[in-house]
Amino acid sequence: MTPIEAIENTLAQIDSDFVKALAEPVRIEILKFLILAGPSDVNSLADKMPQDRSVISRHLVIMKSAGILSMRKEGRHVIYSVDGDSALQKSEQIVDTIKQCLKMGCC
Amino acid sequence: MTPIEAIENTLAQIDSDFVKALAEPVRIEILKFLILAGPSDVNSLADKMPQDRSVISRHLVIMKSAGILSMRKEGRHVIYSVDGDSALQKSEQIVDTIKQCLKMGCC
DNA sequence: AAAATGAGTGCATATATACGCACTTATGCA
DNA sequence: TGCATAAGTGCGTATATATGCACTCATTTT
Repeated sequence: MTPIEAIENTLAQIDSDFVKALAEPVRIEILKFLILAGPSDVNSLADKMPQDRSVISRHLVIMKSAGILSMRKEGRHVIYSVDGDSALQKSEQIVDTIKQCLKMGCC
Repeated sequence: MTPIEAIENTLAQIDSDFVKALAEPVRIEILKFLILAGPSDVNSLADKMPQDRSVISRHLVIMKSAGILSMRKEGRHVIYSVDGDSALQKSEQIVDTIKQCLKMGCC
């Protein structure tokens, strides 16, 4: 493996969907309410925020795809919760990536 | 401190500029070249990428503000390098934040 | 001093993403 | 079966960000 391949493989480990999901204030707000209230359906979350329910719904999908939330259906309700294990694992992956880069002697 | 204040303070520790800086493919490319080549001036970086030098220059400013890069001037050259310590500290901060949230018993 | 080079800014444009309304679909209940 | 409620989609609009060109400013070189 060439050095450039090594760097590429290492940096590719940074989960783009994960950092993008965290880079949006409204999604951090959603995270706040979910931590406070525990598992919640879409309407309860939307009621606490100025945005339309459809907007919140889309943010929730993004956060689930990013591995920050998990989702389950209960009748006609859809319950979202923080996926702590996954979020922790993904954030630790970023730390590991940076450590690997440092070991490669860039700075 | 109320629970909501505790959560707010904790989540506020997520460095928004840092995650935003990582959430852009071109900036990850810049990171790759800086790790490979070591400290580099703006033109050497721009020569390796399809974007205009002005675009690269702006990305570099964003990454410096985010605490990913450091910068020094040498004559008319401006040299950017990866600020490994800062980047590591900021990514570890995210891990800590998530751990704190989990301790608060949300999930 | 004049020319050349490196970096950054102003500004117009392209693209991506957030947003809200109206509508559809699915489920539960009277 | 008819109606209400929950969630998500389609689509047009608003806002944010990335992009490139032309230009300026600073520094070096001849």
